[in-house]
Amino acid sequence: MRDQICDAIRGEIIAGKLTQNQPIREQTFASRFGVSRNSVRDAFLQLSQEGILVYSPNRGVRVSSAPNKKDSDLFRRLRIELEIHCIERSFKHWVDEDDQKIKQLLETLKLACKQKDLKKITETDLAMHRFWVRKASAEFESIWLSITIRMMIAYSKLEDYMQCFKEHEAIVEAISKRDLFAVKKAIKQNIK
Amino acid sequence: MRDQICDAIRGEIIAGKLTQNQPIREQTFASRFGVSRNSVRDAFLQLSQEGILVYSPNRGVRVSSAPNKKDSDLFRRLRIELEIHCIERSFKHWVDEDDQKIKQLLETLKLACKQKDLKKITETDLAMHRFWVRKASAEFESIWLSITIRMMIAYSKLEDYMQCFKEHEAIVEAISKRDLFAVKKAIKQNIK
DNA sequence: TAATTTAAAATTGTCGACAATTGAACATTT
DNA sequence: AAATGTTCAATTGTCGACAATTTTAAATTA
Repeated sequence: MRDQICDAIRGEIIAGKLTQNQPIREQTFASRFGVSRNSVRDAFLQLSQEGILVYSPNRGVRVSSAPNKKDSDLFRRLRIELEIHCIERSFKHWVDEDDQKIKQLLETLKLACKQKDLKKITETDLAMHRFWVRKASAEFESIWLSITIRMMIAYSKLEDYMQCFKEHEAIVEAISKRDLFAVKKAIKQNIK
Repeated sequence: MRDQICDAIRGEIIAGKLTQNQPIREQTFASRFGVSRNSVRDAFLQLSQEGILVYSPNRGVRVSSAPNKKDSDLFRRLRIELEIHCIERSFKHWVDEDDQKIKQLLETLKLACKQKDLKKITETDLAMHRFWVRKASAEFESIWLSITIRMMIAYSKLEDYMQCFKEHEAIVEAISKRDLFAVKKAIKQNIK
């Protein structure tokens, strides 16, 4: 339940439905999901630990503000390092099923890009990266998510949708060949 | 309240009172702190998001296991990059009071090292690094803490206590001179 | 009118109670 | 004896209620 609420809120923030610094009320989401405030509180707490919400005692949470240029650059470097580490680490346990799964996600992304469905693009984009991070270890997932989600708070409108697809295609191809050098190159091109 | 419980649990884990993979019960801590299970739940949730506890649905939390060698190396690189970024960033807003505060912490560390009080050493060590990270921005604090706390789960017994003090002395001196190059060098020497 | 104080409404914080789930000990069947 | 099913205790999950705090609006004072 908590994770469902978290995913929903994350989605709304990335989709721009909840704007920066806007306060978010517990009761609002409790009513929307038909659960008690307690469950929503748990979700808020998790999301503020994640960094996408900012928590003030007795005053609730608000949507975090997007990082400035310098901080974004740091996040980018950390994220690249994390993802490359995760992919390298997961190669050992990578099985055919994983290749299939990732290609399936790539197809979904392709479709979303063709349809210029920004919400679906960002969702699938996130899901792909999340897949190989989680594959490596759940330990890294929360750190990776903290960093990545912050970079997406003000997700710049993509100009060229198919470019996004091609970048991911390159990553998936490199992974399927178990070519770590190519993976590094493709990841660096994609994450910016 | 939640933060107090979090600090207490972190302390116990770093001090080795709570061992790896050991399950932790909500009621235990609720009774100890004289609060309801709900508050303890909040703390557990925060700590598992932080990575020091691992959460399984309907099964509660257990102490996370220490990272392996390769993961530790990654954490080390990330942490160095983060701390250097934070110190550089905070130089702009650094005031005399901060210098004083940090020197005070250094004195506490010195005393703890002399007394070979491992608990106090780790506490003060953490507090110092936390100081300049938080000084830069609360945004980074949670990510930094996630990484750092994991590295401390199995805090290797220090052989040479005074070495620890000297390393921090070098960092503080570099900071007081606003010498970023020296800061980098000192940080790299300290974080391993 | 502007500043301050007071009252109220809205919101978060904490609690105890009970439902749902899990794990373990025991009983039953093959 | 091994595998399966069943009960029961322990634990987590969710809820509604009320206390504490903050925000907003109104009333008072200068």
